[in-house]
Amino acid sequence: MNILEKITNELDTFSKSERKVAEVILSSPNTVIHSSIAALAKQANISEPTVNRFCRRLDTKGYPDFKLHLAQSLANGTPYVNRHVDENDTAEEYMSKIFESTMANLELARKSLDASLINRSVDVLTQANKISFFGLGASAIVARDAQNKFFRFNVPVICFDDILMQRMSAINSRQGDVVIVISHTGRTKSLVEVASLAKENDATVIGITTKDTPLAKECSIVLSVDVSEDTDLYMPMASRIAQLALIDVMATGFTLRRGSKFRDNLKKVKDSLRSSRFERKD
Amino acid sequence: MNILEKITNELDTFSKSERKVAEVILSSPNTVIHSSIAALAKQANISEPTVNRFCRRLDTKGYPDFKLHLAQSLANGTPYVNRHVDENDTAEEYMSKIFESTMANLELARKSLDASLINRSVDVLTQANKISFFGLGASAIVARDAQNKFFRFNVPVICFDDILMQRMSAINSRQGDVVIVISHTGRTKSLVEVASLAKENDATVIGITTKDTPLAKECSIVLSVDVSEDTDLYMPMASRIAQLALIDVMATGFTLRRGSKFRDNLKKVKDSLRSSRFERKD
DNA sequence: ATAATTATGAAATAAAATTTCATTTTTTAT
DNA sequence: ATAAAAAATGAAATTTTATTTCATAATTAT
Repeated sequence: MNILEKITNELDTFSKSERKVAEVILSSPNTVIHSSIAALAKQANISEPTVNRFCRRLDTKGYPDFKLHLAQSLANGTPYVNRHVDENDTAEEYMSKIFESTMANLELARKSLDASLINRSVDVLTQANKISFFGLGASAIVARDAQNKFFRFNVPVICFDDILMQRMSAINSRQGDVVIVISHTGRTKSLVEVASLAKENDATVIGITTKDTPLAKECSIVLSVDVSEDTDLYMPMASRIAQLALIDVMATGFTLRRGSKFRDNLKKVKDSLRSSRFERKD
Repeated sequence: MNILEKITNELDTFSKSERKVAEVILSSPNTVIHSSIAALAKQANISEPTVNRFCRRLDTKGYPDFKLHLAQSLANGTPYVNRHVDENDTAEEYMSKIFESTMANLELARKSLDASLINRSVDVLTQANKISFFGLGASAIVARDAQNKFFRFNVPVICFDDILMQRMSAINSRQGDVVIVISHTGRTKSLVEVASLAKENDATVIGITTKDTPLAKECSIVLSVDVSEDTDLYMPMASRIAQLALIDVMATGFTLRRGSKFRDNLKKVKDSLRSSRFERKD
């Protein structure tokens, strides 16, 4: 727990002198992290051993250790939390809130992902004869993005955001094909059917979805991406960004597996775009 | 700047002994913040004064101050900024690095964005007769995502990722129309032309791009999104995610401006999807 | 090769934190 | 209310930690 919060919480368990220290710390923590124990004692009008005892009470090794904890608490005012947008927020405020909760959700997503399953997915992808990405709505965008990335690797990759095309494609899949189905809810009927059809036809089905959903049940590998519900404005927000980050991870894993020569090739693909751009002056 | 990053950056300006210290710190920063100067010196096989000089070189007051900075760098939520993926990374490692640098770049992007310009953009959008989103490559995905969002608002919104359609659409634009052009580099020739055409035809042109680029020059409002270059694997990664977050911000601003009745409507749009989904059991 | 510069560590010094212990304050039991 | 016990506090001593000084070693330039 954040040590500043801890101080606030335990404020009433402190003795009179300890409270004085606590108040000084809470009122200007940024000064305190640059103060010696003597300076802080003087500031709070108490003795140095009292400061030391105060630090130990908070389960730190001593004053220097306490300052370390304090410094970490201050590193990010309050680190990325899901703050909700409010009717009367200024542009500055809602902008900050959205960026922060996006970051908080990426952190959540990272923690929920299983690296060994990513590793297996990358294995499967590098062996694939054909890779298909399917998604609908906001996840269709993720599928397109994945296609854009894997296309650069010069592997056969397709992407459909049309239910019928997805079905036809799934039915035509065979052993050695990899189908990646993307859906945050994991409850979109037609996508679940597509996953099921692909599986029946011996494709390896990788699901980028939430665990324990109907879609997850149809997948050979489930990459479950947890994000807090996108409730704010009834629009997918954090979920698709976490999915995109996961696509980046898989694309990166793919290139690492393929080795350095392969990566030189990627540079060539990028360079091929040069003529379509204005030159940089610097 | 994050002190770990700083150490990495200045690694080649260090002397032999300083580099030894740097390596020990980089390899286990979490141990170092709990070590005395003597312990660290011993660990790195150099003398204490060398450690002290090393700290000063990095613009800290001395060893304790250095540890404070280090502690802040390691604080929960402050990711190692842009750690680069390494050939021999495990899945766990490259996954963490990618998520962390994505978060770091979102933070960068947030800092670079000007809330007052976002406010003006939202103003313009709420007044628009027609909204068009144009992007190519990875930015085409962002444009599609924007369309998906604004479509829910029941405003006339279009999106093209085809050069010719973009041109035709730009030429047909008129006063009251808003054209949003998306390009990280801001140097894609055809998009710059599209922006220019739209502007000539009295549309308000909002650019989601990097400042001081050819594209930025053609825009009425430039929302400049700074992210560190996507160099790792020659693929757009952080840039498109920052752009998507910006789209979220604008969509949110839009709904806030429209008031609460409007938001009830959004819920209806979302509910309309229910029949296409499997019910949740809980 | 030699002088000049820079880097380095041993030892001395200074600073900071912690411990010890006597004193004061508060609490509790009567 | 009062005395005994317990807890809190700070002065001073001690210990730990960091910094400075200065002599020597390594590197670079001439």
